[in-house]
Amino acid sequence: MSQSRRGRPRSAAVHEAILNATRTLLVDAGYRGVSMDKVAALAGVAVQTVYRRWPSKAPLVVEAVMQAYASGDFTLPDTGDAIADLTTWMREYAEIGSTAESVALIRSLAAAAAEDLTDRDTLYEQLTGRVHDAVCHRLRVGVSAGQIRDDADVEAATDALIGAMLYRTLSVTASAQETEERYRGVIDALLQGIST
Amino acid sequence: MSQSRRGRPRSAAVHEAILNATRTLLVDAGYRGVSMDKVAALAGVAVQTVYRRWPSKAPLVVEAVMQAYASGDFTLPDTGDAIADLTTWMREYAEIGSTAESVALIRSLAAAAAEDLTDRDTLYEQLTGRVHDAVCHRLRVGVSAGQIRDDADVEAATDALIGAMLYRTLSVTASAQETEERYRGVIDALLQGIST
Amino acid sequence: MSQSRRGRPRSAAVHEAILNATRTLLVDAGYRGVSMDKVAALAGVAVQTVYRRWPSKAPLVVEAVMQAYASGDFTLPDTGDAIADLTTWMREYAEIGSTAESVALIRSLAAAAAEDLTDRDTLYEQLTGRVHDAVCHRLRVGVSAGQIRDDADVEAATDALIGAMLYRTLSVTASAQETEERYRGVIDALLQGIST
Amino acid sequence: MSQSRRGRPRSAAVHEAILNATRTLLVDAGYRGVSMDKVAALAGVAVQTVYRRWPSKAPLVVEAVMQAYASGDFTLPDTGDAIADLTTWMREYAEIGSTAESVALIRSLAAAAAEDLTDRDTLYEQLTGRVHDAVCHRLRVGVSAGQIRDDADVEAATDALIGAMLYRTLSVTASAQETEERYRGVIDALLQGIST
DNA sequence: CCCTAAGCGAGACGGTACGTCACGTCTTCCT
DNA sequence: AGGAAGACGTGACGTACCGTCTCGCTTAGGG
Repeated sequence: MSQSRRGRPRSAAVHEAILNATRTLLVDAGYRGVSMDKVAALAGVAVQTVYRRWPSKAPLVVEAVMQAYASGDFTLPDTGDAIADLTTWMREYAEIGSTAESVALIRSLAAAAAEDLTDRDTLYEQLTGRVHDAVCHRLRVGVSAGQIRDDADVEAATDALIGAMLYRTLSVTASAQETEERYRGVIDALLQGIST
Repeated sequence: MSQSRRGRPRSAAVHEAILNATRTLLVDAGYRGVSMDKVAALAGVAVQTVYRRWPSKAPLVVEAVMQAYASGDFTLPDTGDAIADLTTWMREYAEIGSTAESVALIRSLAAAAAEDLTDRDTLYEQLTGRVHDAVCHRLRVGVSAGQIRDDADVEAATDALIGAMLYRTLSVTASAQETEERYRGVIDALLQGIST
Repeated sequence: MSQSRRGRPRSAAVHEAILNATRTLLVDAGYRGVSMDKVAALAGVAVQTVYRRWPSKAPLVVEAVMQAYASGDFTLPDTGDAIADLTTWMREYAEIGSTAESVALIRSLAAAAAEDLTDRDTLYEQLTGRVHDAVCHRLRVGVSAGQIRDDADVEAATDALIGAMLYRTLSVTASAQETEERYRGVIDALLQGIST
Repeated sequence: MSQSRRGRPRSAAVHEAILNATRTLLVDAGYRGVSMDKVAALAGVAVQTVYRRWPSKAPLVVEAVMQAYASGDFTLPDTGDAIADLTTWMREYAEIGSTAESVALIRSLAAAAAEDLTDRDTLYEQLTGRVHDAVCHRLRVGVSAGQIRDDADVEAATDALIGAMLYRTLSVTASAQETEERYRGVIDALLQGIST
């Protein structure tokens, strides 16, 4: 089946060590503070070994961060109450996004994506896009359940939700509580509307 | 009155040349592709001359991009109709954000902000924060005019509006028309609410 | 009697392929241009297979070059006429040393020897020293035959002969004819003396 | 006169430090043991500073060694007695060539020359060729003085003299005394001839 | 006829050096 | 003083090579 199984196989331990080292450096020194040399040194690995697996810094960072969060399942909860589920989801994210570590990692993803279009697309495909689809899906279920208006622009609403979270994460440093309140406000505004 | 005006005054032409060179490089090669050496060379200027005016790359890029758009006035139009004004503002942004050049510049700002916390704060202070305030202000005027609900979380709504725009700009490459439609959808959802 | 001859025997074809590849690379790219990886690749062989037979680059190069010339017998001709025999021998060398290929190979040996003392000693033992001994021997036979002065410093004369050839080969690029004439001049000078 | 004297001038101290460091490394570790990184580190200088002045290792080594010896004057002594002068010159070289340091440096030159044709030519032009010319010149003066046969092939004799020295230096490790004796033998053989 | 030792291709791996690029500081001369 | 030019220390980049290693497969001789 596996057509080419020749040569010494790549060490899984090395893979982990590199990703761990990358995350450590990201949290400690930010995206700028990560260099292939430092990653290799911290992982106890030769530089070439890093390059053998990742062509450059950005994809390495993307994979390192993704691995930390991506259980692979971005599905939102579905208790039957769309509003409650959205709130739950956002609160969870607010919690995650309130630790300095997580914020550093997420900002690193943004940095990697902003530098290179290819990396951006990879990231969208593997992370952002999936979250987008998951939120859209939950909203559409809400439409079927009669909780969300059937003439609502679900895609646009999703953009507003994810966008607000992205904007807050990248732009300001806030406490978990502030963040959670703001997210609740976003959900309220979006559900009930702000016009008279 | 000018406290010390001795020696040769700084050349305004040099200032412009540097900012222009920076923008050219940003559009052509992205944030990564800009280096102080290249900027100086393209502007026909010595490296030191660049450093005499900007401490590092990020502030230079920020100023170069800001200068291209910011007339310094981020005030939203006020025709008395808050909804129409928001729509107008977003459509304008959609137009700006649909040219490849502009997208490149905006992504450069995001890159600068994501890489370094100091740069992020500078950027927020000079650009993002002002836009945020302008949108908030227009919404509050709308509240006074009875067009926006007085129990609406204006800050949260602003986050949703700006966030959606940021998210779209950074995540996907879309036509001006698509972008405008999506923005209209965001405004509709936010104004009328999506819950039944 | 072979103490242990178990296991798969080493392939003679592989041996030849490696030496051939080494010579090709030497001629094409010089000593610097030879790398164990390239040799292996060109020979269609695994790197490890090269290292199984030669501990490092220098001995490999030495053997590759030696194999091309050394029939293993460095004996000078002995027709009874020492002077004629020396001339014959030098002319032969001049011919060999006038092809670009051969010069490249000889210069490679010099490079290997000059870089590392161990390699130099190996080389002297296997090649230079043998040639030296062969020339000395022929001269001593000439002494016995009454053609060479019996108070001559045979070792010194040998140094002069071999040295002149080495010096010319390493220092200048010359035609076969020029080289042969010069060598003839060296023999003449050394035999008859240059003092009045 | 000096058409371009702009910019910060290159530091002479840096130049010396680099050449000194190169010589130290050559003596301690041989040509192979010299690397641009080590040279820079030992000289207390940035790697780039070394590359700014020398394109690669070989020319740097050539200049470093040349500087140690080349007073620029390779003229042989001229006391009126050609034979005595040649002997004096060779004895001086034998002394120089008997210290481990000098041998290491000379072997480094050979290594540099053997690796690259361009470097070889540079070296010949600046060092070997000059010595050759000086020896030839002294011999020709000897011809005029009636001490050297006027039908002698002066060029060939020079090749034999220099060649013998080169050969001995590169091939064997010997004491100063041995070396001097051998050189004396070379001169004797060449002057008086070895044929009966 | 299997068993065991070695050869062999393939390629991962830790190191070291390479030569280049970028950053931000500095020194020099010229205006 | 401003400005052009360019040297300089620092450090990251991505590549090449060295010599070792770990795989799976092949090729022999020995039980």
